[in-house]
Amino acid sequence: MSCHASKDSLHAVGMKVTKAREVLLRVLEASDHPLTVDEIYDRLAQPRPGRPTIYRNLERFIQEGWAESFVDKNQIQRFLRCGTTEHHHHIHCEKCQRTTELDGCAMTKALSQLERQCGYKVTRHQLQIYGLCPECQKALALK
Amino acid sequence: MSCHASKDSLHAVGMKVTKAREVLLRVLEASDHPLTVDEIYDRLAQPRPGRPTIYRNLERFIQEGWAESFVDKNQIQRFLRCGTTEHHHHIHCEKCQRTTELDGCAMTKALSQLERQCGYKVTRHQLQIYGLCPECQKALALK
DNA sequence: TTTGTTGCAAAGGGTTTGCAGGAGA
DNA sequence: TCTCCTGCAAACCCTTTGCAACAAA
Repeated sequence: MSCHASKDSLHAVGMKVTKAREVLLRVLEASDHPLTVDEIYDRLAQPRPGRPTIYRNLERFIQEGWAESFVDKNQIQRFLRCGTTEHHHHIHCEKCQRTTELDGCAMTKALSQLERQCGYKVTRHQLQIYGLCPECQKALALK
Repeated sequence: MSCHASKDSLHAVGMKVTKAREVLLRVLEASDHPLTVDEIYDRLAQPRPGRPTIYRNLERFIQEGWAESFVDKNQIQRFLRCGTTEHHHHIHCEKCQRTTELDGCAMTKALSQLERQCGYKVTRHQLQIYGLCPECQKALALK
């Protein structure tokens, strides 16, 4: 999402176009892996928005489907920009931390089978996938 | 896991059999849904272990594969007893909160297909499934 | 001008730590 | 006896809140 596009998106949902929102979207955009609030804060040039502003806006972004958050293994919340507001998942490289957005959802079939097996009606699900990205696999193979 | 079995399990991994551990396992066992530390605390008869002891032991239980934790939508950590140390998932009822342990993993196929598509080598994954349990579906249908 | 946003400081609240006393093996 | 565990209190630290000043529309 370019700078211009971010303005349009903000307008489209009735959010005012502010400096804080533009730089926040840009920082999320520029990272290839999910960031903590501290990491976001450190990447913002001064004068930068305060932490409360960062939290408040990230929450808005998530509501709009522009970003997602999850809690990492150190119990810290991490935020990442989504390229689509459709339902999808991500895969995280455990070595270089890179995160790749996956097209669509690979679980549709498995879940409808599950419904028949356990009797529940599935309404939603969350999936975190971890692995090794192609580059890190190559790097390991060369050793 | 009966009281006796819990003693055996504790012994087997070199953990001392203490009152705190026995009652903690019993409380987790008795609940049909994941509990917060506060909920666990409230269910313990006095004299009860302090919160630090609860946290410390839950962590040990998770290390041993006897329990799992996840962060709920209010950002609070919840703990649940696992009936197996094998890889598996749970489904949570969004209405009555009941949690059911699922046998095995429904995603094996989907993940190996995913590997071919995105080039990552999948090493592990987490899956939270939410839905309506059979009873809650019936209750809703009657309205 | 009207409404939504930000900044600051402070509070909130779940979780962890340090250490001395106590219970298990 | 020796080691591990628990209790207590305090510290930690991420996150939220309140409110006045400010910027966008």
